[in-house]
Amino acid sequence: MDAYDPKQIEPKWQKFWEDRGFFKVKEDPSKKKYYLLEMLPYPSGRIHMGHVRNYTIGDVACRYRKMRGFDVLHPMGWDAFGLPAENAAIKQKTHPAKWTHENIDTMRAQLQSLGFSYDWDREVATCDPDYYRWEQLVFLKMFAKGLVYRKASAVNWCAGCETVLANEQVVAGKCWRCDTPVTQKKLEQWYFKITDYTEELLNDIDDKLQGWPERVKAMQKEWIGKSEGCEIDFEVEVSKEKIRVFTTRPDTIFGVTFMALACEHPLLLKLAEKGGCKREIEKFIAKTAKIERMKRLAGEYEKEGELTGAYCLHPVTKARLPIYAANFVLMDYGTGAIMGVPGHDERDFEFAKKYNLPVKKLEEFVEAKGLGKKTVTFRLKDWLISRQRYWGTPIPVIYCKKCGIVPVPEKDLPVILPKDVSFSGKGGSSLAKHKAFVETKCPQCKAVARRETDTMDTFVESSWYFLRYISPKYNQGPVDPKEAAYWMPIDQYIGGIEHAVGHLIYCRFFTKVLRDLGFLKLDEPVKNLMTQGMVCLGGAAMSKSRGNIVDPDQIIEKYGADTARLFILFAAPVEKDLEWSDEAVEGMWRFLGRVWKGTVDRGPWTMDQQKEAWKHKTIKRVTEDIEKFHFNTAIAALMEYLNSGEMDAETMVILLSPFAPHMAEELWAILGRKESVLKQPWPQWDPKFLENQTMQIVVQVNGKLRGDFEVDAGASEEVIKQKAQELEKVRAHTAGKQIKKIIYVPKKLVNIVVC
RNA sequence: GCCCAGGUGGCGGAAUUGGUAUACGCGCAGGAUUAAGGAUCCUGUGGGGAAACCCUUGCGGGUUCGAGUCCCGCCCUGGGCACCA
Repeated sequence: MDAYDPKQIEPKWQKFWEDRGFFKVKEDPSKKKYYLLEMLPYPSGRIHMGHVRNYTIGDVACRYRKMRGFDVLHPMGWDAFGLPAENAAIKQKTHPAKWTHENIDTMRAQLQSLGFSYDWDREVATCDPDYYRWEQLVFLKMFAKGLVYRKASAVNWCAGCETVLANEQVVAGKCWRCDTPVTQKKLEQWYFKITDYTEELLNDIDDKLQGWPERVKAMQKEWIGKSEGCEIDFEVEVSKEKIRVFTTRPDTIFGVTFMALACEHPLLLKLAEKGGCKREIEKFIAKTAKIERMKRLAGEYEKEGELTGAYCLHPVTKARLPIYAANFVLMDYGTGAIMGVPGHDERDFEFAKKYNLPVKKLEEFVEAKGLGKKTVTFRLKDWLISRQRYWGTPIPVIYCKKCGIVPVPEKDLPVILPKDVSFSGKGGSSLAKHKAFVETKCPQCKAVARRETDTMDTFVESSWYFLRYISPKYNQGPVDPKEAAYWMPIDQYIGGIEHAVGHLIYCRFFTKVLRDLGFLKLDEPVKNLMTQGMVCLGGAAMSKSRGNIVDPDQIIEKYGADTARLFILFAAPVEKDLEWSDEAVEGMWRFLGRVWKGTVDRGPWTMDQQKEAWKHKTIKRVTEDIEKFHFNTAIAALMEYLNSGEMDAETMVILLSPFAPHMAEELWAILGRKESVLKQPWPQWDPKFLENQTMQIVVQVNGKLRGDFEVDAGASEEVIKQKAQELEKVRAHTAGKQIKKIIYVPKKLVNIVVC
């Protein structure tokens, strides 16, 4: 027989699956539906090992579910808008669309060469007008419902990308894409009112996300950052104006010795003027805005304040409290003003005691006296979605001098992103310089008007793409409601942990919005979530900039897709980081070679008790491990099966097929089977073969291992205890000692306790 | 600072309703094959010891006949949040 040659067999079976439409999926009410989804890639150029890992995990789950008789929807698409396409356009003098589509073609071919089981008829690219027109429609519906608004405020600005960023895109004070330190800029921008959904987003974490990792749920709760407290008014001396502070500890009110305001606080300058310290405060504001911002974001930061010269009165004691401007008080959290309680717990506690006020009652006391009221503050802020970039979904809005902000009428959708733009690199969005796009008529008064030239954050596209796969050609809305009712929710979602608070909150938000807009009848999009670890080399995540990349194509070229898939599953548990090892890849190659040889060269074959026992034990282990995503131990079980010398080739090939599908198909054919191995039902194990005729009993003396013996499965406790004591080594340790007691763990162990 | 996850051979990792620690793979050593190398196959492989045995799951206590697993106290690593009032 020929040696194992993946180069020959892999393309052959990929074509076989393709020609027969094996992965095309339709609604099939005779089966149970299973929506399996992996996070879609950004078409950056080539597939990297992180993709291979993510999609191999998904592919095993898909093939397994199909063999278990599920109707599996397993689609793939492209998160195709984004800044790298524009940067490439500038650098390589090409067009973002061309660059993107070429990358998609390359990466699609790479995914196909790995044998992944996608229904390519449902492929979606988010830069396609047929895709983003529905996003624009959703935008308009959200606008009509008040879920989209425009607001001027200090926003995160990345000078490298020349655009604003959402809070979720600022990581440790730096831009998530290019690492440029983020600065603040005052701009008028578009926002999605995600804060309308804060309570629901928070409550559903515990109520409806039982299939999510605790880690992700904890991260989302922290991100939403609910904190309950009290708002209390402090009267300003002389002017009778009131300053409202937020505190989570109203019980510390008697410890207040000063008040501090954020530099952006609207009353600050007025107070400073009154206090005669206007110049000092202005200087302080300028200093804080300029230098401190950078330090603040970097985490190195010194607490500083400046007296306004003004005073406020303690609401209970009427004591005079100095008002400061302070650089650590944030305008966008609470009320932008705090009450200073330097002594915090102990002193406050004593103070309260002195005035005979029970600590627990202070909150009620504050409320009853009308000094303040209970409030809830969240960390989560509205989602800033406008981007000053060309390669994104145009925001469907027109500015008219007379009518103001006018939404584009639905019948005029899509607002198409023009292709004929020039890319200079600097000086703002290319779209804003496109006259024919910018100049338009007001849909209401027909006067000359200007189109919005900002585009949407690319995270908007990925917030609902999973719905488009369901009915990719549907032309009455983003998703066919009937099909959505059948396929949603996503039964299993697989992707990187880095999306825990960005994408995975946004897509939950969008689902709720689409529900409230009448597109869906669903509260949560994802039933079960699996987050896989990173692929590392030399202890650090593989990345182009670090130069520690292993190219998947090289591995496929040298060993084939099956070896690559097997290695990436075997090397580490799926949720942990994986360290790349060329030697371990060799090990997988050897394993597959031995499976090949063992199957192809197998001699006359008859099952016996021993072989049945191995077979059923292996089916059980592999099945249970796949269900739990314990692919590394599932593969180990297959290795042990091979090593046992009791391997039944048919069973081996079927169990191996989700992991190494090409080899499995080839071997299945060599074994003389006509149908594809994918059409085989997943085997069941029969417990009756798992029961051994004999059992091994381990013997301990005082908890230390002293021997073992084989005994008939039906042996009685007395016989076993007797046999245990007769073992030579056991006698050596019990001789001359008194046996206190003998513990028997059925079918496993005897422990003889002596003095 | 607060919260979460983890710490097991030379390495990746198995095993937790408490019951044979180190499965499986890599690496290493010896052997077979080969003119030789590579590839492949076989055997061995936690540490100490001639052996009997003893020691070993980050460290220190505890519970138990028996602890990688449970309890208490520490140390370290990774991740998340953070001048959030």
